[in-house]
This record gives sequence, C-alpha cells and structure tokens, in this order.
Amino acid sequence: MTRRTFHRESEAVRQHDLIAATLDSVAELGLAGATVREVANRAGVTPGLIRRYFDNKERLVAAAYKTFISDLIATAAAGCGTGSARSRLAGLIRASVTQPVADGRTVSIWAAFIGTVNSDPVMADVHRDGYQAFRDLIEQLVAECLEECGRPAPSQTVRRHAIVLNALLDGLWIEISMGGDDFSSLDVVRIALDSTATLLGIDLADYRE
Amino acid sequence: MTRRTFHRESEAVRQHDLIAATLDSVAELGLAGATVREVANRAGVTPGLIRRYFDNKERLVAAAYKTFISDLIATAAAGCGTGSARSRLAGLIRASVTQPVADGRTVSIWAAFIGTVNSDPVMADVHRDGYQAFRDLIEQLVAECLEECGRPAPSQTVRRHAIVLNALLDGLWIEISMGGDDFSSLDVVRIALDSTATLLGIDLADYRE
DNA sequence: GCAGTAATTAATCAAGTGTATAATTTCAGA
DNA sequence: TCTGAAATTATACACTTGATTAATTACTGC
Repeated sequence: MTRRTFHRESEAVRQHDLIAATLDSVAELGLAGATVREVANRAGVTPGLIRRYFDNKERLVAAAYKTFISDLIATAAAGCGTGSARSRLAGLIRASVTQPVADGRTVSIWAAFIGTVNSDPVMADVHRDGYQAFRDLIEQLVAECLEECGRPAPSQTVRRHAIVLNALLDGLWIEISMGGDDFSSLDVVRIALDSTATLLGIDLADYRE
Repeated sequence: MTRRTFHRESEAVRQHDLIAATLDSVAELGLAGATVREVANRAGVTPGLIRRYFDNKERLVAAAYKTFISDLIATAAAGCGTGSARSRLAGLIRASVTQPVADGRTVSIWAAFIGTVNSDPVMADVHRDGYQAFRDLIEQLVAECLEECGRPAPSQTVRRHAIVLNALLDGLWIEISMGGDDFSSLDVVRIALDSTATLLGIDLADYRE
C-alpha cells in the first residue's frame, strides 16, 4: 500500500483552492454539504490539510464568504466602465442583473451564507462590510448622476435614492436568479434601467445598448 | 429513576408545536442548529416523538418552511384591509416594510431556508409556490390600482410593474430587517410608498398615514 | 547529491447526528 | 374501575462530523 503522491503549493494557492472548493460545495450541496471532507476532496487534498491553512472550519467558511462577496462586488463594479456618471450607473445596473452576477449559483451561495448572519457574529461582520461597500458605491454614482444632470441633491436625498436603488437591484437580482420565470436578459436590463430612470428622475434611454 | 410525565396532544397541536420549535431553533441557531434534539427540547418532548408526526427531519423542515412562508404572506396580505385598490396596495406595502413582517428574526428564518432551495428540490417547490403567491397578489393589486386611476394597462405592462414592485419590496424588506442602519419605521413607509407611486405613476400621498 | 524542514497524508478520536425500537405511560371507552 | 390501544419516553445504534497526531513525503538550501 503506497501513499498517494502530492505536491506542495504556496499558502496563497492552497487557500485559494480550498476557498474555491468550499464555494463549489456550498453552491451544489448547500452549506450543510460543505463538510471538511467534501471540501478537501474537491480541492484534491486530504481533510487534515485544511487545518494547516485555516484554524478551523468556521474560519474557512468565513474566509470563503469574504472572498465571495468582495469578488461579487468587484465584478459588478467592473461593469461600470469609465465613462460618464450615467454610463457608469447604467453599467453597474446591467452587470447586476445579468450573468455572472445574476446567476443561480451565485445567489445560492449568497443565500446560504446570509442564512448564518443572524446566528454567527463573524459572518455578520462580513455581511455588513460587503453590504456597506455596495451601497456606498451606489450612493456615489447616484450623487454624480444627479450632478451630471444639473440637479445636484442634498446628501440626505442622495442617500434615500441609494437605499431605494439598492433595494431594487437586490430584489431584481434575486428574482432573476432564483425565479423559475424566463427573463430574457434584454428585457431584464431594460426593466432595471427604466425603473432606475423613473426613480431618480433621470434619462437612461441612451444606455439600453 | 422515574420516567418524565407527559400528556397527550392532538396531532394538529403537536405538529404546530414542533414546527414552531423548529422555526425558533432556525431563528436563533441557524439551520444547522435546528437538530432533532434541539427542536424536541424546545417543544417539550423527546426526540423520538418527532418521527411519529413527521416521516423524517427533512419533512419537518419542509413543513416548517411551508407554514412560515404562508403565514408571512398572510400577515402581509392582512395589511391590505378592505378599502380602495390604492388603499389596499398601500396597506400591503406598509405591512411589508414594518413589523412583524420586516423583522430580523423573520428575515433570518427566510434566509436560512432560501439557502437550501438550490440543493433541495422539496424546498425549491415550497419556495416557488410562496413566491408566486406573493407576486400574484401584487400583480392583482397593481392592475386594480391602474384601473382605479383611470389608466388600465395591458397585462404585460401590469406584469412588468409587478416584477419591479416585488423586487423593490423584497429588497427593502431585507435591507430594513438585516441592515444595521437605523430606519425609523415612519421614514421606511414613506420611502416605500413614494417609490411605488413614482414607479407606477400614481398618487399614494393620501396613504402615508 | 544530501540533509533538514516543512507540507501533506493517513489513521484515529470523541462528540453529535438522524433514526429505529422496545418499554412505559396516558387516556378513552366499556 | 378496568382494559386495550395509542402516544410518549428511554435507550441504543450506525454513521458523519470536525478535530488531532504521528508517520511519511516533497522540496529547499547548502
């Protein structure tokens, strides 16, 4: 009986692989299915190795949640591009309601993690940080859009708009990704853009594509 | 050593108690904390009894999800009252963004269950049914509102409005319930009503309370 | 090429899980 | 009051879980 062969990896690579394996497990099997053994199998290592890179399973899951959320926000933010404020806002909206952000797998992972926020303070911290980052991004874009349209608004109004827009995007994101409905991606972008335009009282028709 | 005393209960009561205990466990400890023993303790029975009323734990959890969702929708729907279409829509909106519907505990339970939908077909069915019921309710109200305002719309337009409004309410509901932010309930209702009015192009100012 | 060190495996442990079943108790009906 | 049946408890089982540790392997620096 010979041992299985293996090769060493840097800490960064191993952590990344373990986190990726965790996210895959969560997506396909739910949080309960993301056991130490399942994750290790998917990462191509043995269970004991996990504890060399993460103090315990809780830390691994929290780390996976953290990178998942920051990657998600980064992907959405990358949709902004570098044009005018309205163009960037439209880009963010489009990215938020189309793949890969709006995707069954993505929302599944998100949902599984969200379900732990209330009973796990560590997860609650990760959630709060990610949530704030996204809403700050929206708030910034809304402010710039209103200025660009020659209708600068007091910070309180901007904040209110950001709250509503954030809610709308979150809701659409979930609805599109989880719904059995068949949204064509074209319709979805148009609906999201038109609704946003109506809510903010600005014109986004040029960015329907 | 004497056995613990007990008294018999009807099937309906026992099922209700077990479901309530399950929901409490999920709310406080997360889905992972809703073990057979934990649920039994909270219901004041021994673990073995669960299997007399539910074939297995999976069924218990699914039943808990089902009653949770239908109760939630019923509570929101009860906020409609019996007035004009606009009054009923405003009532639904108010109910959706205030307690007990908009509440940390409620969203926590919802989130925990939602996280299983992708990997559990039984839970997916429950989710789909509840989601459709709520959106049908919204769609119905939107249609009546537009008629009431003398602006009847084709079903496709109504459906589009319902999608957007549903998303907005879901998003606000989550944001309000989970956010560390301090929303005063007055502001929240106003924000929700004003946004809805803007999106549908109707006047809801009379229903701000 | 070789030794030393660090990464990885393999095997094991105690605790907790859902489930099954036999022993007990409650209670309705005669 | 008493008996039979149904509900409930108590106990145990097989399995999975996260964690621990010693043995082994791969690679780095000399």
